Amino acid sequence: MSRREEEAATPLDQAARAAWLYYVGGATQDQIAAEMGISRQRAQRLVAKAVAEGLIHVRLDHRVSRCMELERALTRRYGLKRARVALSLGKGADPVKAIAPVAAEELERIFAQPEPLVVALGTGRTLRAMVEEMRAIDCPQHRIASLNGNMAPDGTASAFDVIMRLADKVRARHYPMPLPLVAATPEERDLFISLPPVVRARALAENADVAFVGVGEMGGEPPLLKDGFLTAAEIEELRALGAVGEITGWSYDDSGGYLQTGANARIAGVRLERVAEKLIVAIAAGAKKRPAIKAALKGGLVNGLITDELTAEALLA
Amino acid sequence: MSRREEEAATPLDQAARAAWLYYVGGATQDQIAAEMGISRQRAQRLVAKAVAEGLIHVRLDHRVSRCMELERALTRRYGLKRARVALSLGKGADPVKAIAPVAAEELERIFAQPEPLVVALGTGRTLRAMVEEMRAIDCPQHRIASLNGNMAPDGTASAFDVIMRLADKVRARHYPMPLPLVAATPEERDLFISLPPVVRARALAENADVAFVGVGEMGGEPPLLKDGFLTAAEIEELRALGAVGEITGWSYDDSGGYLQTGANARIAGVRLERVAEKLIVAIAAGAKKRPAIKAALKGGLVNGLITDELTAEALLA
DNA sequence: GCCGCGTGTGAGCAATTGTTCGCAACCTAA
DNA sequence: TTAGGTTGCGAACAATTGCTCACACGCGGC
Repeated sequence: MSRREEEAATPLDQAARAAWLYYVGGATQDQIAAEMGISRQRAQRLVAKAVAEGLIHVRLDHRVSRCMELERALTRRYGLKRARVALSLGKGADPVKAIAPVAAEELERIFAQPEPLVVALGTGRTLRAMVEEMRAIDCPQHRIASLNGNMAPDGTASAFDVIMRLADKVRARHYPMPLPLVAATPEERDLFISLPPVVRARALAENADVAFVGVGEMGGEPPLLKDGFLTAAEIEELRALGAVGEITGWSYDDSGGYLQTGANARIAGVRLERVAEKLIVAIAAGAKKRPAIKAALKGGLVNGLITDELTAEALLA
Repeated sequence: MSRREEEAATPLDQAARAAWLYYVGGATQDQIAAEMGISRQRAQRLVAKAVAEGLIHVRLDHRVSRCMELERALTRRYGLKRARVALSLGKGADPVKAIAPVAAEELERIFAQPEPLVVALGTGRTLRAMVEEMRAIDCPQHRIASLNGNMAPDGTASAFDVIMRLADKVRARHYPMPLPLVAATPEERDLFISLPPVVRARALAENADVAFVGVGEMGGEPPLLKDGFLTAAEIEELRALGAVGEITGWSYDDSGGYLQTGANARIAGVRLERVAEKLIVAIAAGAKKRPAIKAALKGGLVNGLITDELTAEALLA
C-alpha cells in the first residue's frame, strides 16, 4: 500500500501519521509499519517522536468525585471564586504534569467566553506547561497581557515565555512586556516602567479581567534563584524579611502581605491587587510550594486556585 | 500508600484515576496497581474501562501537509467554504473513527465563536460519533436546532440522538424535533409539520447559521434501511428514481437534485437549501458513500465537507 | 583522499500489556 | 436449601512495545 511516494513531506508529518494510526486507529506498530512501508522500529520511533513533540494530547473527561469535594472545600474555606483540583500522580511525580492539563482546560473555558476579555498571565514553568497543553482555538475577541517581563539579568529572554505561545494558539492580540523581571536598582525599575510602551502594557495588565499566575516558593531552591533573577544572598535577605512566597516576582509573607522592602523595590512587573470583580487564579501544586500557596490564599492575593489532590488536602488540613 | 479508604466512590472514579495515572502520569500498570492498592490486572481493566467509556480522549495537534493539500484542492474544485480532511486509518478501518475527531474540532471551533449562532444538526452514526469526541465547553450564547426528528416508525427514538448529547456538552439551548424521520403518508407528514412546536423548531433550523449533516448512501445497506426508517422496497423505488444519496432523509440524484417523488413526499425534516450566507457542512467518508458525497458536492447541496484522505482523493480523481 | 563524528537504522532482548482460562463468590429461581 | 447462572478475580501465557547495541551512511576537517 505504498501509494504515498510524496509522503517524504516533513518528518513531523510522518510522526503525526504514525501516531494517528496508533492512538486514533488503535493499530499496532507492526500494522503501522506495514501501512506506511517502514520498519517496525521506525514506526515506534515515529510514535515516540510525536508524543515528545507534543503532537498528541490526552485528556480525561471525568470529574472524579474526590476532587470535586476538595474543590468545594477549598472554595468555602478560602472564599474562592474558582477552584480546580487535579488528580495527583503519586508522591514522587512532578505535580506540574498533573495540573497543567486541568489548568489548560480552565484557560480554554475562559477563552471560550463570548465577551471580549483581557487575560493577563505571569511567567514560569507551570504556566508554560499549561499553555503547552492547551488546544488551539481562534479567539480574536480577547486580548492577552503580560504581568511581568521575563528577561533575566543577563538580557536573555527566559525559555518560559508564556504569552507568545498562548497568542500563537488562540490568535488573540497580545502585549508582551519587554522588561526584566527584577531591575538592578529601584531607580532602574522606575525608569523602565516610565517608558511609554511599558506604561501601556502595564495599564492593560492591571485592568485585566482574568489573571493566571504561578506561585514561587522561598524555601528549597526558589524559582527566582534557579532562573537567575536573584542571587542566593538576595533570597536570603527576603527570607529574613519573612518572605514565604512570590507571585509575579512580588514577595509576600506568611499572612499574604506584600513585603515593603528587599527585592520588592526592584520588581518591574505588575503587582496584582485583589479586586472583587477580577478573577485571579493561582496555578501551583507540590509540597515545596504549600506554604507559599497557603499564605497567598490567606492574604487574599488570589481568588482562584488550580492545584492537585495532595496539595489540596494539605491546604485543608 | 493506601490513604484512600473513601476511594470506593464510584467505579468510574477508579477507572478515571487509573487512566489518569497511565496516560497523563505515564505510569506502568504495576505502578498504578501499587499506588491504588489493587492487582495489576485490575489496573489494566480499569484503564481499558476508562477508554471504553470514552473518558479518555486523544487528539492529534498537527495538520499533515498532505491533508492540507487535499483540503485546498477540494475547496477549489467544489467551491467550498470549508474543507477538512482527516488522515485515513487504512483501507479496512471504519472511516467514522478517523473523521469524528476532526469533525469534533470543527464543531468546537464553531461553538467558540463569540457571536450567538444557531447551529443545526442532522442525525446518524457519524454525527453521533462526532459529538462523542467533542470536549465539553459552556457556550450559552448559541442555540442548537434539529434538522429532523429521529423517531423510527415503531415510535422508539433512535440511539443516535445527536442533539441531546451535544446540548449536554455545550450547555446551549436546544430544540429537538419530536417527529419521525419519515412519516407514514404525505398527509401524516403535513399534519406533523403543522403542529405549533414543530413549526417553531423547523423555522429555527431553516434559518440556522451553520448546519452539520451526515450523508446517507443508497447502495449497499443504506442507513435509512438499516435503521428501519424505510423498507427494502421503498429503497428500491428510490434507487429506481435515480437516488444516489440522502441528507437529513431527503434523497437526491446523481447531479445533486432532490427527487420530487418517492419517499421524499413523506420526509418530515427540514430540507437544506444552499444559501450563500449559511455554512452547511457534510461529514462523511468511506468508499460506499463516495457517490452520495460527490453528488451532494456537485449539486451544491452542501458548501462544507469533512472527510478522510482516501475519500478526498477519490472525490478529486 | 581519508579519518573521525554524528545521525539514523535494524536486530535482539527485556519489560510491559492484553487476553484467556479456571476458580470462587454471589445472586436468582425452583 | 440447592442447582444454575453471572460476575469478578488472579494466574499464566501470548503479543506488543521500548530499549540497547552494533553498524552503516554522509559530512566536514585534516
